[in-house]
Amino acid sequence: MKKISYPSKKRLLILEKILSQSAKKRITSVELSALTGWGEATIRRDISNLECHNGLSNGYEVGALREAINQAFQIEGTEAEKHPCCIVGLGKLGEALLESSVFEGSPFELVAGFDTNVNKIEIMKSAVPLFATLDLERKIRSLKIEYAILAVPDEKAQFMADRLVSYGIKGIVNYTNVILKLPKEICVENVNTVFILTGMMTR
Amino acid sequence: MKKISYPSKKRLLILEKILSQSAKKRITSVELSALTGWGEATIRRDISNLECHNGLSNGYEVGALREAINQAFQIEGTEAEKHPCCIVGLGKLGEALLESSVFEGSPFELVAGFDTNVNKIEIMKSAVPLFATLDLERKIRSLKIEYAILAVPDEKAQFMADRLVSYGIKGIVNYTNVILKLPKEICVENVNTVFILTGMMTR
DNA sequence: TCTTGTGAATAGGTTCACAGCA
DNA sequence: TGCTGTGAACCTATTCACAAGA
Repeated sequence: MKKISYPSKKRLLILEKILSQSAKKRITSVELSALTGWGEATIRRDISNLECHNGLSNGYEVGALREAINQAFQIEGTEAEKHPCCIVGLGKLGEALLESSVFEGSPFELVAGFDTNVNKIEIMKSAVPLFATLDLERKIRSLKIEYAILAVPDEKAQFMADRLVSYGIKGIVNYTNVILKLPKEICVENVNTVFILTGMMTR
Repeated sequence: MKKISYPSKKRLLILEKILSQSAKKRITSVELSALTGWGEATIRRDISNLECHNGLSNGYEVGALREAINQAFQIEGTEAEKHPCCIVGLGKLGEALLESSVFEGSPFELVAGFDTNVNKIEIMKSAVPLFATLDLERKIRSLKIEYAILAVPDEKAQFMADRLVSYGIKGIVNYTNVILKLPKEICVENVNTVFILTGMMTR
C-alpha cells in the first residue's frame, strides 16, 4: 500500500466514522464532500491511496470502503492484538475518560487506570482495573502498555510523563496544561482547549 | 504583519507556553529546537514572521518574544475584550473542564455552563454561572457567546450542535464521539482520544 | 564565532482536468 | 452521463545555506 500522509490519515479516520453513522449502501465522493466540507478530489485521492478499488464509476461501496480503511489502520485486530493503553490520574477528567465508550471498536484497549489516592481506586467502580501509582512500573511492563492518557494535576505532569517514558511508553495524550519536555521519539499530543479555540479564532 | 500559516500558529502558541514555563532571559533557536523537537530553521521562520526583531544575533529576549506572540494572537486583550465561551453538557467531562484553569490568562472566558438537569445546576458549585439548557438561546445571545465546548452524551450531540449553530455560535470544540454534520463556515475541532492514538500509532 | 533572518531549493499536500470504465 | 483514479500543476510549508549583525 502507498504511504498515506498524516492529514490524509486523519480524514480517513473521520470518514470511517461518518460511514459508520450512515445508512447508505453506496456513496460518492461528491456526497462525502458535502458531508465533510473537503474537496472531492481530496477525498478521491485519500481513498485511492488505500488501493481498494471497490466502486469503480459507481460511487464507493460503503461496507468495502470501511473495511479498507480499517485494514489500513489495523483496526480489525482481534482482542489479543489490541494496543494496551492506560489513564494516569483519576480526577474528574480521568474518570470521565475512563467511563466513556470511545475505545469500543477501536484498535486500543484501556487496560488500567492509575491514581496516587489508594482510597479512591478502592472505592471507584470501573470496568477497567484500577491501580495505585505505586504499581505504575510493574503494571506498565506486565500489561505491555504502549500509550498513556495523562490527566494528572499540572504540578505532577512532567514528573509523571518522565516516569511513563522511563517505563517504556511510546506515546502520551496530554490532557494537562503543561507542555511536556520529552525525548523526540516519544509521541505527545496536547489536548488543550485554549489552543484549539485560539486556532479557531485566528483561522 | 505577515500572514502566519496554521501549523506555524500552533507552534507559536506552544512556544509561548514553553517560554512561560522557562526561567531564562534569552533563548536561541537551537535551544528551542531541543525543547520542542522542531527544526531550528522552522523556529526561526515562525518567529521571523512575527517581525518583532528582538534578539538580533544574540538569541531571542524571552519577555519581548512572548509579548510578540501574544500580540499576534490578540491574547493581551482586557477582560472586556475576551471571547465568551460556554460548556454544554455538565457530565463528568463537562464538570472537569469547568473546573480546570485552562482559560486563565487566555483570550477566552468561560461565561456559562449548560445542562438539561435543572437539579444539577442548582446543586453544583462553580465559579462559572450555570444555566438550564432551556435558557440556551437567550444566554448565548445575551452573553454574546462565540464558542461552545460540547460535552453532552453522544445521542444529543448533533441535535445540540444544530441548536448552537442556529443561535449564532462560531465554533465548537467537540468532545463527543459523534462526527458532526454542520455548515462549512462553522469551525469544528474533534477531540477524540482514539483518533489521536491512531495518529500516534501509524506515525 | 555565534546568532538571526531570509532568498532559494525542496518536500509535502491539494486541486485541476481528463482518460477510462460502467 | 456520471463516476473513479491519477498524472500534472499548483499551492503550502519546511529545510538548506549563507549574508549580515553583534
